[in-house]
Amino acid sequence: MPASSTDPTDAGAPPGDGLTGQIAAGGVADPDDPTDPDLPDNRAGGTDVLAGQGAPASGRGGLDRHRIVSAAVAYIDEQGLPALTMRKLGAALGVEAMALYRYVPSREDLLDGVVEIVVDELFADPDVYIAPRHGWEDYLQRLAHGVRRIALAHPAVFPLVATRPPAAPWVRPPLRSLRWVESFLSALTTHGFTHEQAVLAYRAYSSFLLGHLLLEVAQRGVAINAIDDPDGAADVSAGELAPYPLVVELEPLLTQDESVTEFEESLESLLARLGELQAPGSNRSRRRPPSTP
Amino acid sequence: MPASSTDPTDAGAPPGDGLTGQIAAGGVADPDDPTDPDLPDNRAGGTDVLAGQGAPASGRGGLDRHRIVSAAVAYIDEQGLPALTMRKLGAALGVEAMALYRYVPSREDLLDGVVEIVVDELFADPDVYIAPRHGWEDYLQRLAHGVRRIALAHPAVFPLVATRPPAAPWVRPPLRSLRWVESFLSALTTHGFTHEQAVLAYRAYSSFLLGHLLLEVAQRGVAINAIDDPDGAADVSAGELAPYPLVVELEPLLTQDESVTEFEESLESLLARLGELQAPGSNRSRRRPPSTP
DNA sequence: CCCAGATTGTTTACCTCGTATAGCTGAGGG
DNA sequence: CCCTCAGCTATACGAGGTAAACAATCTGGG
Repeated sequence: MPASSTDPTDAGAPPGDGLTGQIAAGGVADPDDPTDPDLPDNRAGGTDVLAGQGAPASGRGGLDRHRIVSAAVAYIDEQGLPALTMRKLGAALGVEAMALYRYVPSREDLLDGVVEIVVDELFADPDVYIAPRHGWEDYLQRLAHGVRRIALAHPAVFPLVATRPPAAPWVRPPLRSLRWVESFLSALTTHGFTHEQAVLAYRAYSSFLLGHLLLEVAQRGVAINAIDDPDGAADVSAGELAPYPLVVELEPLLTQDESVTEFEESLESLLARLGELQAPGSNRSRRRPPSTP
Repeated sequence: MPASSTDPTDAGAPPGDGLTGQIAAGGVADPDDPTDPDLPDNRAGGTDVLAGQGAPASGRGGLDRHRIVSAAVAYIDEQGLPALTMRKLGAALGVEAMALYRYVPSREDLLDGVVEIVVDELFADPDVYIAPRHGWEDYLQRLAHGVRRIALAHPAVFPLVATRPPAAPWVRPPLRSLRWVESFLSALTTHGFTHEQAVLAYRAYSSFLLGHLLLEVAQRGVAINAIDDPDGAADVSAGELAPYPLVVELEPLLTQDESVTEFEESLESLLARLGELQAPGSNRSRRRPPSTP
């Protein structure tokens, strides 16, 4: 385990006891846009790797690494990262903390597993193709939305995905697996990109996803935190806003949640840029919008 | 410029190790590019907020919040985030841990302070203007490089900047202060952007910076960790790479560090996009939102 | 100069956490 | 029926955050 790695474990909400019921009231923006196709609630198919936990106390039936890691994901989703301790996770599985160590060498390793299992949900996503079927743009579109779906499904896990040090420097978050890197590079190089261009695209694409999704998740995180943290953790008070008239004036716009549209437009812009990179001067023609069946 | 006294690329990998394989060899990438103007080593002016203590030997002389938070930043820079504990920080200041609590209510609050003080280095940067002097593009350019300088100066702190929940949902990392949000919005709205466009630009700009810099810092973090973590934390072994021929083939390209150029080009591209957004003189204006099912 | 009160740092102590180690328990094989 | 051993529990230790009581130092009014 890396001794001096960045650890966002302690960033986030203090452990709250009550379960978070619903969205905060009074917000101008409704973060749960019912038209956002990447939001978990608006999605039909149950491609959830972490299914079936049943009764918490009677979770018996044989522990194994996958069950433990899945439970950890579920726990983080519900209680937040800082609340995940070995003892609590053990309890959630109806077992003492030390029982986990038979399958998981350490908490750090457990978190690695959490990241891995969450990112691997991409493989189970029927709308994401491991190899392009309708051109590289469609491929990148689907991949991007797949990652976004993951981020929105596990907002409390995504910061981990973003900040955990990757196995190799060039395995960049959020596409943290060699298989996807290979898939990405293969998709582009077989569609007219040179090696250099493919690598460049890989980098641009990674940072685009990372920045956008981290911000989107953070935004939702704040909304969530505001609920189970009745302490009122240093929210911006009205008085402090006095010296910032523009912020005040534009607050309705700033608060507005245009995540889907924004993501979509930025993504298209990025793809356009990559397209130009590939074929400089030529007019780009074929473009396939993402069909979400 | 004695930029690279040590080469972190292969510092932790003795030859024939077998663990790190051929990845680290070659030294294609030099993360300490002596031509990168944003790297701390290549910068002259001492705009370091944490530099202002005359007698470092005797850490005494009155504790106060700023001194504590500054020490925390220095400590994280040197030892990494997980190593920062109240006791160790106290010791670094020549004081018991509990003494800190007279000035800092909690560790969480201390970390908030760390983020704040680091981000506030922007104010002390003579190359960043709080208000545009040579047009909005120059303003954004300078601001971006200012933030990048901060990220590179405090790579271990930046993940904190990225992931700590902001005070309000619309105070987005990495520009985490109301003053800069105001500055940004003001700069754009006074240069031909409508309110909507300014807010949109603010969002795009934030995620661009966040994604790029987080990735860049992570990359360096990996290299750094490889040094002080002789544990050899699960680097990608050569054998695992077998099923990924393209990754192997493109490894030299993937390993290459083109941070400056890459940042610069992506930034220019973003500015170009914002420019088009502002003056829809050229084609390509509104794109329809994703089809609602 | 003396001393009450405020400042500022220290000591002690409690609780939680990660995790090492040893103990228990029940199923299957001899 | 006992041995073995996988799978879990019990116990324990050190580190960490932090509350509360305590001590040392400084302050200004008599």
